Amino acid sequence: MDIKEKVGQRIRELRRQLELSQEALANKAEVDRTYMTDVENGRRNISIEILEKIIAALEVSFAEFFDAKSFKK
Amino acid sequence: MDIKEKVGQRIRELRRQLELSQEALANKAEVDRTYMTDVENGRRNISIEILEKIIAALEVSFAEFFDAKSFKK
DNA sequence: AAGTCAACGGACTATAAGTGACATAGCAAA
DNA sequence: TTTGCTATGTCACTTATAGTCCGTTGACTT
Repeated sequence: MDIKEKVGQRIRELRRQLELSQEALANKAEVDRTYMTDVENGRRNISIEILEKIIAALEVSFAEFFDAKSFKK
Repeated sequence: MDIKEKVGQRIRELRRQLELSQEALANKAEVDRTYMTDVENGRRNISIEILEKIIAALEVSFAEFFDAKSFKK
């Protein structure tokens, strides 16, 4: 699984924990709904600034976001 | 400090631990030498795939890269 | 002097960001 | 059944910018 897919899955995981729809999270992060779909499905090579907005909307830190099994060696 | 600067500083910190020049790290990560300068100085909104290459060249995982004080809440 | 390293600039190409239109599926009334 | 609402997915496209490649400069070292 490539990094885009790993990031997408982690976003989906955390979004579901918050019980938000893609659209609700997209609005919170100030990105387009269809863009959020693409990101979750690993189709976007997201930049660090956009990722920052999404991570903030997920209410975690970068450290917490990447503190998941798939991001460890 | 914005996220681009934090990433740049973390890259610089880890690069120095490996005692690599910017150019040596750039070559190892297969990115442009001038791009590496910009990234370290917080002037580039880096994509996740390029960041992945740099992190790999730094011989750490994503989790380790972001396990630093500046990336925690 | 000659080499190494980091920073910076301009011009260029590749690709990410952002959006609109439409499709699909589930689910709940009427 | 059909109507309507919610949620998600996909395609095609333009605009903005990520990333490369050429070069120069200044500080420091041998």
